Amino acid sequence: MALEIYNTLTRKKELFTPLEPGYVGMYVCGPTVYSDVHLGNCRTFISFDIIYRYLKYLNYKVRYVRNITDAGHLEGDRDEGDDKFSKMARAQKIEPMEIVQRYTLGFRDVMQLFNTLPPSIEPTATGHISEQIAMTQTIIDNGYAYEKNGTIYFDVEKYNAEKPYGILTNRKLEDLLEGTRDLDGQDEKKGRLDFALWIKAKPEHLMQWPSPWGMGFPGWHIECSAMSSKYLGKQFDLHGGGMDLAATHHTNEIAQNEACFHKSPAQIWMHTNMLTVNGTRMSKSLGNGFLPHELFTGAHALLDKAYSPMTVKFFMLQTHYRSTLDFSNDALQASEKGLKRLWEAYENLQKMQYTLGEINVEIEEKTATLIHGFDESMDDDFNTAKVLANMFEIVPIINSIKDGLMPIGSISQNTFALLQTKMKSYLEDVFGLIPAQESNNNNLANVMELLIDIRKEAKLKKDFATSDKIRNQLSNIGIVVKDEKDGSVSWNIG
RNA sequence: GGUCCUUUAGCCGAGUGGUUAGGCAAAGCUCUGCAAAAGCUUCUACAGCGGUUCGAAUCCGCUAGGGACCUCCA
Repeated sequence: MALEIYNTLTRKKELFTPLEPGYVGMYVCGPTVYSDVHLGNCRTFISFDIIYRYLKYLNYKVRYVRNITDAGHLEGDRDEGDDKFSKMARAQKIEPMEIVQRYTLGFRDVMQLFNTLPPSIEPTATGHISEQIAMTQTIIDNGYAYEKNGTIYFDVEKYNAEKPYGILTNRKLEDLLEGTRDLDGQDEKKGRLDFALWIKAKPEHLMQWPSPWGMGFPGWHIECSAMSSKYLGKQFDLHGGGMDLAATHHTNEIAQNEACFHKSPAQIWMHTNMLTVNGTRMSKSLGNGFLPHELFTGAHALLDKAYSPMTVKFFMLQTHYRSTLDFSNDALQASEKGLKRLWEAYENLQKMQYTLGEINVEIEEKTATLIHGFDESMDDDFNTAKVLANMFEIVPIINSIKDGLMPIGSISQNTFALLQTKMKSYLEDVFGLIPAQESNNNNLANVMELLIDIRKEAKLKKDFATSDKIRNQLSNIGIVVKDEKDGSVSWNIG
């Protein structure tokens, strides 16, 4: 089987064939750094991180570009709108770039907590002003944009006469025109759907740059066109982002690229679905967002307790990226327990030594099929949920071997070796899961060894009062002691 | 109003027309000094109505919920 990816453009799964064999160019619309990223934002970037990792796992050489939007795009479509960064800066009396810096670093910290890989290139809008101006100029030269009082608008109706503007989300121009609401400050534009490529700045705007049309700043959509074409070429393989970007931002990106280069930028458009809370989309404007740190500390009205970044990531992996995912305390709780069970089995698996035995054909075949299902599921539009389901079916096999209920030789040496390597590849390399915070403190390990030793002596003397006291009190402070079937004692935090 | 998506057991959620997805919770049993963990077993659902088909959760139509986009938002 080969990788198939759902393409928003064609509304079906397509066989993935890179433009250059062996190489993949992938662009993902990154965050706007004027406030903290919330969990919904994180979901998208975590999803694309898994996709990036899986492409690497398939031995593609991937250039992954994810931008940082740090130059003001307008609030709403109002020409009078304020640059978001300038607005914030005035309120807090600090430089716009201070805000950008703070939230950029915050974003990277959060992404690191989720153990996502940094993109190959993380370009900023403010770092590519000249590219955006050049692209705007070409679009004007090609006749698809016009100037009005220092602002450049893209002429959607003219473009649509030649190419279908609403192609990405399957909409007709007439329908789009009908749906447009009346907003203030529309008079400058020729068409109601026209959007700004470059916006004239007022003197008080803090972020503005010189251009052939006077001082101004770029429209929101042009940055992604400029940066994707610069780093990935006029045509590349994958373009991704949240589903909310498809109708406007990505639609405009396609129009800009077509108007500039006469080419549609990406072969495949991928869109991740929204994270919801009580069935409603988590969004900045609704103010129902969870911030990552609220989750990690449990400081949120809807949460009973804190959840680790890996629990949250695992929770996301149990759903397909194109499905909405509803966020709730119960669901997180279930994920936390599930991940713990899976991870313990995984760690035990890695410690096992194989010895030959009589192969149980049924178990052998089942195990092999489940392992091969990992790749098959991921090849089917990155079905991480199915991979995890397969893993959970393998867990009882691993645990039975560990507890001596089944000889390790019940499965063949090849299958066992494959199991060890595939579980590692998937859990650590593709999913990027890392063990729960392990204590680096040697003292703790030494103290635990001592306590376990004392407890063992107590048990030998049938002094269960003492042995239970040790176990119970450790449990109270969050350390779980387990008597294993082979007589050994294990412990872990949480 | 327009364009779409969605509705799966107590909860969360996969799902290629014909075979028990999976997780969590719950119940029973086994193991254990007692626990915990683990193993085994049980709980077999697809909004409603109609149609296509030998056969539909899966395809088609209608109805009813829910949601997204059409305005900044991953």
